[in-house]
Amino acid sequence: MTRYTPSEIEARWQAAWEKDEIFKAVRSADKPKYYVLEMFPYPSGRIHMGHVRNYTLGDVIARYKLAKGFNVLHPMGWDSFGLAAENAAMQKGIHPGTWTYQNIEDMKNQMKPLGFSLDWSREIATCHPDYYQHQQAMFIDMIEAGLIYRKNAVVNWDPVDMTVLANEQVEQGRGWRSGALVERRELTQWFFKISDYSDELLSALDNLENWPAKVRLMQENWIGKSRGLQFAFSTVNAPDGHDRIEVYTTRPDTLLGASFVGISPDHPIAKLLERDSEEVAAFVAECRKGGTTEEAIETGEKLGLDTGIRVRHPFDTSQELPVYIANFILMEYGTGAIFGCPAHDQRDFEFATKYDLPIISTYLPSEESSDELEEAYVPQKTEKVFYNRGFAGEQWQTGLEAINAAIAFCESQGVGQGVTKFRLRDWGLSRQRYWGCPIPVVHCDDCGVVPEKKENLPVKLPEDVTFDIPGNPLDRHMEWRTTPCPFCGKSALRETDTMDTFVDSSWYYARFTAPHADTPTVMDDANYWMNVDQYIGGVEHAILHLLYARFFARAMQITGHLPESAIEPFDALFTQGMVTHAIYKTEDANQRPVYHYPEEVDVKGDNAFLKEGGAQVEIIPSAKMSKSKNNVVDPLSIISAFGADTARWFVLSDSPPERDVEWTASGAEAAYKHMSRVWNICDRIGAMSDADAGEGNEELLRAMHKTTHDVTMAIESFGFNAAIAKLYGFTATLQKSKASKSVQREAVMTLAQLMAPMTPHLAEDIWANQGGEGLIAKAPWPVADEAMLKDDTVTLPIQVNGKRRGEIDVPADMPKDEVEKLALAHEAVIRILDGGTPKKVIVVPGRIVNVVV
RNA sequence: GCGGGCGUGGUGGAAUGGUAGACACACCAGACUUAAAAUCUGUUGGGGCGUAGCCCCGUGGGGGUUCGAGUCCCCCCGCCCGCACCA
Repeated sequence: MTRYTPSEIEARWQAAWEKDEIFKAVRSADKPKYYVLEMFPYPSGRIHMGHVRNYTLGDVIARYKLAKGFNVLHPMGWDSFGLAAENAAMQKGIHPGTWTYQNIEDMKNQMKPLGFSLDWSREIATCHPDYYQHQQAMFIDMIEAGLIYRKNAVVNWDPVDMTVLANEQVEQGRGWRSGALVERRELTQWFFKISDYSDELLSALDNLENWPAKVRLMQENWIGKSRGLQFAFSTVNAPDGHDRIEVYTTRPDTLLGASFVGISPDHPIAKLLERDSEEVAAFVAECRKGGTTEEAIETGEKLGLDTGIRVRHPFDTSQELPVYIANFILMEYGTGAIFGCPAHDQRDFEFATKYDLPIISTYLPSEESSDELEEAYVPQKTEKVFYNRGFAGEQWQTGLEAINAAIAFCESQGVGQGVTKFRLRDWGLSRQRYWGCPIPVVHCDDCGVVPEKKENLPVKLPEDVTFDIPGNPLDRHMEWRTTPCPFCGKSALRETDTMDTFVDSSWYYARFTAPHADTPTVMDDANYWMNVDQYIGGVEHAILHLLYARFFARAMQITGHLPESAIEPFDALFTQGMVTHAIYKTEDANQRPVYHYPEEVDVKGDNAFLKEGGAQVEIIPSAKMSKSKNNVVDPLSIISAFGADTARWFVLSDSPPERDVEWTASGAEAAYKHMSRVWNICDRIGAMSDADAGEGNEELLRAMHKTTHDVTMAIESFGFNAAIAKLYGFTATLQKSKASKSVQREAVMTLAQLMAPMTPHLAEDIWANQGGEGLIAKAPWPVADEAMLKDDTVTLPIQVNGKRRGEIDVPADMPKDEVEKLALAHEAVIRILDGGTPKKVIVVPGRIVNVVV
């Protein structure tokens, strides 16, 4: 007997793969290509179980496709610009670049033992000038193509540190370091014109059939196409130049329920009043407190201030409505002004209640309903309702019908027009930070804001910066900032904003097709390798990253960096769940919670105890692995204890990949035991005699073909947990088999092939031990023999009124009427019928029989 | 607040609208062992009865569609993700 020793096996096969360069992707005309990509990691310094899961999922696909005869591209890189590097610089005094490159090296060393089939020759890091110089070149192309512009936009401003804060750095409306109340402040910033592509990005979603429906729906809602009415209220007593207030509404059918007009604190009228009125100025200042997130705005207390301005209702000019400045109205959406209809909008209802404004219903559930409302009446737009204050269309109609009728009526009366609007805003890419891709433009007193010359790229980040003062060190670096104007040559100043890291990750998939080229992409390579056939990552990227990447691919096509065929860069998308773990908690003397690492705890059934001291530990149900709760499991310790194959097998085995998986020590041990079991089977077969004819050869071969079929289907549909369940079953069958040596040998080699995408090292070893030719990684995927899959008889459950009452075995090809006769002759059916006749008998061939009594 | 998702035994989960609980963990029992570990075998959703068997209940709660619902539709509850400067 030999022992399963993963550390020895895994190192050996990884060396063999590397020596043969079998994962190096080379363009080839004689094989179909397959590009599998996992979302590249941020180099935090430590890989975690989420990475292990993500890259294992991708690796299963990559290895499976390789075995299926595809020319596979499976690259890896680093999303290596970002805030965390600057935080490290501030906390530890390390340069962001030093910190980042060290982390990349560390993480690469941690990933290598997992045995992923990656082509490391294509490795890229977005923080390296080799990468970002091409991003700068494309930025210049995109300025020329009219895809980029500048405008004012709000940022989180920390008035104590005098710096811009990321949303993440705002905690409960306060700066994370200074603790000061954050304000919203306007800055001139760079924008991509993504909103020009709203309709295109929306309609193209229909063709992304291999994306999860939920992601497409989220993107659809994010883009937010709406049809509504844009019209103007005429003002009674507004400042000069503001005799109209333009509003946009998606519910023009509720116009007769209008009881106020609300404008954004950033609306031109509000800005005008702010100058002359202390009260307005104070209120607007109050509105600007807090962060910029939509969440903060929508969940915060709704505040309003009556401006004293009145407007006339367009249908009844004698009716005047008050104009409020309201803190929940965004200047970015619509016209920055709304009319409030408290009867049919909960937010407006609360506002009206608070400021004692009338609540006027326009439609009701029925003609008899009272129009004294306790809360806003907001039925589905598809529901028919009774319009008690309608002005267009039928009295009884759906919201959708009423909206269309209202738009048509208003247009005919010259009150505004129907317009289509999108919720999607332009993509602000400016960041007032050091550790990002410099925006390659120059501010010249004479020429204005002009792009850098391409031959002067890259605009490299200066190395000599410090982080002892809050704010962007580029602002203070006059030597770096001072540069000749690319137009007139006079001394000018560089832009100090850097790009949003979403820009970096919006085109890396394209760069992987020609990672060392001296242009951003190479058309021949992009034509060959694009699109990504399978993209895999977390659902948290469902909207922003994926939408930006879709836009960027279009922008790259327009500027000649990608072919037309690649404007939707990801053919198929898979969104995986998180890796979770139970949390172990005790309390200290002051009853504050203390969290313990899994390795500090002994779990015995439902109870857990500290290894040190033996105190009982409270077990809190599984949650996302997080440093603050100490419920993290280090992949490296798992690999050193059980090997990479066990870690890979376990993260695949216990949950469907799209759902969260709970890491349990016992589950990992079970996976390890299975590896050993397969190893032992292989050992046993090796020791068998060739002479023995064996028993049950046919059964084992049938099971082998059935398993081959089931596992193949499961892998094709991302049912890796189901594939593993089948492999467990087949392993048990093989273990008990008394078949001949040659048949068992065939079975164990097939088992190894089916396991190879998941546990590649063990599979290689079995393959080699049993005399397989070459590397299993390059062996063609086994094909199930259809003839071995068909059973002669099937067992049909018999239901009476939908409840299972028995079963019958029938030939697989028995006609329906004969199955029906047999079912009616079943004793349980006879008993329940009790001499009566069935109303109906439903026979689903090969599935079920249901007798309706 | 808005958008999206999820909810099935003690646990993770399986189930093209067609036998709910595959597979695994845990527990329990047995074999082997001086003993333990390891390994192997078996039982295990809950309840009931006249216990080779049969019946009832059961997929977060309530309602609906269907011959048939964990699966589809509506309402409610709970949890998770995203909300444009975390990546």
